[in-house]
Amino acid sequence: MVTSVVIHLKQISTRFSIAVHTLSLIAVYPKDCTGDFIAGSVNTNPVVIRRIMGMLKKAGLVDVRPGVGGASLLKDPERITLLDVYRAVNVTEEDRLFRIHGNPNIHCFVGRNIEQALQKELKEAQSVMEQRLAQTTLDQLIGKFK
Amino acid sequence: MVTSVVIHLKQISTRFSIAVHTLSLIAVYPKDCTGDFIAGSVNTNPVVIRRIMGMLKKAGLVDVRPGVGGASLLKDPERITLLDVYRAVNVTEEDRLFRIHGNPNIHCFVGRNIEQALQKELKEAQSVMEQRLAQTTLDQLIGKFK
DNA sequence: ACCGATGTAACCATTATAGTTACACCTAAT
DNA sequence: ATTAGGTGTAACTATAATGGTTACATCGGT
Repeated sequence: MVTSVVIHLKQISTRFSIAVHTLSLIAVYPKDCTGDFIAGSVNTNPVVIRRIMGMLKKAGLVDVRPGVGGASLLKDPERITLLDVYRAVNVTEEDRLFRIHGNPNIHCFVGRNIEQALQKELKEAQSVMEQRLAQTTLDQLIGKFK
Repeated sequence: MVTSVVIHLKQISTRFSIAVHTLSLIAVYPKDCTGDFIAGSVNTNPVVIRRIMGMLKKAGLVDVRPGVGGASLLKDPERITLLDVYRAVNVTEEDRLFRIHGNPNIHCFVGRNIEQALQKELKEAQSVMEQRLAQTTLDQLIGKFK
């Protein structure tokens, strides 16, 4: 009997793309960016934006004016990379993209060796991905808008 | 008031590392690899292994002998890459590692452009990561075991 | 026919996500 | 000083993926 249940991997959260959208908005419309304005462009709830703004603030990317509202960039768009944004909103355990199963059987030749050997490869794969993100700045991204 | 709630990104499933572990076992111990044996080395429930074996089978990487049990590789360890394994077990929507928020406001200059511009960058980042995985074979990985 | 193995359904606890309401607080403008 | 609009954050929700588990049908060599 064949039934097929498609398993979907949990992908990298939309927090990342929403954060990039948010920073692009602030760069393009430096005067108007309240949470509600951003939420209107992203098309989501303002609280979702405020949460992400909190992360961007903590990462030193934006400044949010308390009370009156509105946000501004703390770095030039030429100096903000996609990696900066990715790191700001993707708080992973020890910054690891890949999980590795714990407690393999150390009495087994493979179980005893797999973790360290695989860890090294996966870190490299993660690293090249992040370095590619680091090559694109907010400025370059906005430059592609039509 | 400052409270800090750490948000952990859902990382790439341990299915991947368990699959690599499983294939390594079959390569090293071609005679003994029943689901229970593998589960004993991975240190998990046999059903978890059987599920992953099903994915590896569907990907054409292994053959499982029905009835009597035991698994064997369908390709040489020198010709199985980490990318093959990754693709076999990580069934993501359209193979996309990154999610992008849907339905941005197309009446906004940024909302109208962000998806396409960002998509291109993220695909490239995913691609370099996958190409790095493709550079490591099962054989090379096992060669690092001590 | 038996025995050990596989295939898979079904269920569960845990956790991340993303949306939502609610409300305290802050600042400028009146 | 009061008000209006915006921010910060807690709390709750529905949805979904994960990984473990039990149960059971089926397969195939001995």
